[in-house]
Amino acid sequence: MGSQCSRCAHCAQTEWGLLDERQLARLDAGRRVRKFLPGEVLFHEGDEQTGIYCVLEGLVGLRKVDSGGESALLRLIGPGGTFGFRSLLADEPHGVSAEVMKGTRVCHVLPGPARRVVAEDHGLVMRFFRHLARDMAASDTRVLETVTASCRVRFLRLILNCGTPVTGVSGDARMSLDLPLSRQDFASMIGIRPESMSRLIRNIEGEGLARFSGRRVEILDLARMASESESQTIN
Amino acid sequence: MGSQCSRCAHCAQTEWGLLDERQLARLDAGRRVRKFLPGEVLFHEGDEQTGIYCVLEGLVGLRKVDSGGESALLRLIGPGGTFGFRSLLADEPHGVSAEVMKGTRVCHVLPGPARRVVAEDHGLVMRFFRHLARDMAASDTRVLETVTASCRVRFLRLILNCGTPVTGVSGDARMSLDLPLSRQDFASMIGIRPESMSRLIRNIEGEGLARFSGRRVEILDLARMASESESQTIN
DNA sequence: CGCCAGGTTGATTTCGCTCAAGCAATGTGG
DNA sequence: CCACATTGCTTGAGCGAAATCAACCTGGCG
Repeated sequence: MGSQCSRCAHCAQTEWGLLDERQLARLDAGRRVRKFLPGEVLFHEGDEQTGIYCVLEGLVGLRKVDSGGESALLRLIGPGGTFGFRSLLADEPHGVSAEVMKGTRVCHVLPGPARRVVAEDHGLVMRFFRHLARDMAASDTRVLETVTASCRVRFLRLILNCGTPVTGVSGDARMSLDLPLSRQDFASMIGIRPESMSRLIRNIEGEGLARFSGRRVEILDLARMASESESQTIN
Repeated sequence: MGSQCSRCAHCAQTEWGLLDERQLARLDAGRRVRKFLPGEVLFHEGDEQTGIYCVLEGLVGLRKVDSGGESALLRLIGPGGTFGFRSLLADEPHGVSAEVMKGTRVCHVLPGPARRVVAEDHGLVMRFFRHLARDMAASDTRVLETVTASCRVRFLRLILNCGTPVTGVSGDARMSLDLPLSRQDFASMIGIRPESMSRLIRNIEGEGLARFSGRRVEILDLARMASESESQTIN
């Protein structure tokens, strides 16, 4: 494993990407590459800041739990994505917990070094700000969507957003994707019960929109899915 | 009207609060105090950045509309609050629209000057970052709450959060608050229809929890409201 | 005065939850 | 290697919360 950030393929596409040699060297000194298995938790809601994480491989989910034990999966972070910076930069405890959805390798920058590098680089903070701003926009959209759209529409949108738009064999609007999420996790991403998820999937398959086998989703009628997920009965 | 930011009572409690003389002077040169009437819109979703706003007096609501014309009121900003910085600092179009809920005076810092002052003050950016981080936490909470809690619970929480915790005459758990929102706006804050809002209010009054007259809310049984809004049937 | 937007009320429907059972895959201990 | 628990998923029946549809007030305003 390359022990220098400057040689890391993912690093370039993260917020660290534009750092100079000297700063990268300081980062190198304060980070660890760590491996996790599905179900492991990197930090819990309420924990003090633990540093900044970059996902090298795998998938991490950010979850929030309410007082009654119900939870929702708020965001997913794949390779090249960063998280943990919000509580670090704002100097607050973690607002969500981070759990591993799929065998994962992360680069973990410890709080001290992270803070030190951040403290002297204005541009770096701006890049993290932009990241947070995008997350915020997504969150706003989600609030809106949760109160206006049916769970069917929310589910269709979720699938379409997660899917790498792999064009089908002949351009006949077909694509498939592999999601490392259990049905339960799907359910908690759109805020419904697992039973409802099950029925929803059955309906969608029944109408020939898509096929679900295990964690593989094959989209059969992309056009119809897109149109159904887009607008709702504007008259 | 005091024409210097340094003499503005609200400024001290905003992110600008810690700026030095020179920077405040530059701000002064690039800002305008503006007045708006209820219903007026400061900017629309999708507009390019228009600068940073500080509310001096009144109330501003941030709203987001979906493709079907449905909307939700996402945040309220009262005196001393700032907004508009997200799109400015992230260099993106506004993600929400800002509408006036109540006769309002705002201090409007134009984009150019705002960017210039921000560009050279690391601490200022950090303070805006923290602001955004808190908004994000609130938004996460709201997503969770929307999918887990009933509309009744959400409404009770909304009232309790908006209410300035004015202790009652004899500490007998009584307080009242004056919200400059129409029933419709209430409804769109918790994501329900106006009809449902109406019934909800009737129930709550029927149970002696609170009284609603016009835009004034008098809380009669604070203890019961708090307990009902807190937890849901944890067994 | 009539108009109109905001609010209330009632009747009905629908979507998603709850409760309960069954089933397949996986693991565990004897 | 088999009996057994466990866990994730599916299915059904019934219920309930909130939406929808449709009137009908009310107060403000031209």
